[in-house]
Amino acid sequence: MTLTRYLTQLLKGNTDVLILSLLEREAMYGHQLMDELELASSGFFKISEGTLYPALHRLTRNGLICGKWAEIAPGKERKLYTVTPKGEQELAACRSTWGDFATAMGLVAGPATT
Amino acid sequence: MTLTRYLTQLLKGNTDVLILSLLEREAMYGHQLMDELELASSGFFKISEGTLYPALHRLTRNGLICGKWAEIAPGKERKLYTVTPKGEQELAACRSTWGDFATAMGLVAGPATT
DNA sequence: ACAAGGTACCTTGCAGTGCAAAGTATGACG
DNA sequence: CGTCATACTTTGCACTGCAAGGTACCTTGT
Repeated sequence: MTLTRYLTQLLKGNTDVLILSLLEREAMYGHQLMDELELASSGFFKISEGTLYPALHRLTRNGLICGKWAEIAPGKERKLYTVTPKGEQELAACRSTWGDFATAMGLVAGPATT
Repeated sequence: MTLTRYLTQLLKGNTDVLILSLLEREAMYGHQLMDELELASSGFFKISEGTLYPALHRLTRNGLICGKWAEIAPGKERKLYTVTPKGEQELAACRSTWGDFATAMGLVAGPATT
């Protein structure tokens, strides 16, 4: 179906924003992010590992997040990611852009003009 | 800046929806679409030829639109595109998907205002 | 102790898309 | 005739999501 493709394309670029938004609430590790994203979106967003990990590395490379190994429980090591100040700025800018974009989409594609 | 990149990524996939929406209102040719899109979005959307024409060909190949040469004025030949029934269905489905997507985005990344 | 399964992290190769840039053709204007 | 704007097309690159494959560790059952 072409619809799944549309959804895939919609997700492009927004993956970073979604990850940043979740990490802004609380530091998390990889798999936890996958679960929380699905939870927070009422099951709408389901990203795979092949999407998540490259995204985390990309965000790290760009200095928007920071990952550090931590012992979250005795004998349990997880790579916890946190948002950097630069990441917060970027997120704020993206939120603004998203708003403008959604508005413009509404203008052009939104109402079935009668 | 990374913001322009975000915008580019946001546009991905939505190009088709925007084109379909405009053609639903009225049959148009290539450059006209570029101008009308910018107009309808209050100057927000500005797509280039390298984006538009491949998109038109893609939509044609998928049977969502149909392009025919027509003489819009004496000695002026333009390739006019119209939306097919299949295109209308697709557009309706995409509008619905877009709504769900925007809602989910609001759930995860939305509550900035507090 | 050993096998089996789940969790967690990482990487590779492919497919789809926007865009800059270059190419071709035609009409308008001085 | 030369120059410019309009209109259509194509190529090559950059970026991203994802399926699939790989490694390591811990837990559970026998």
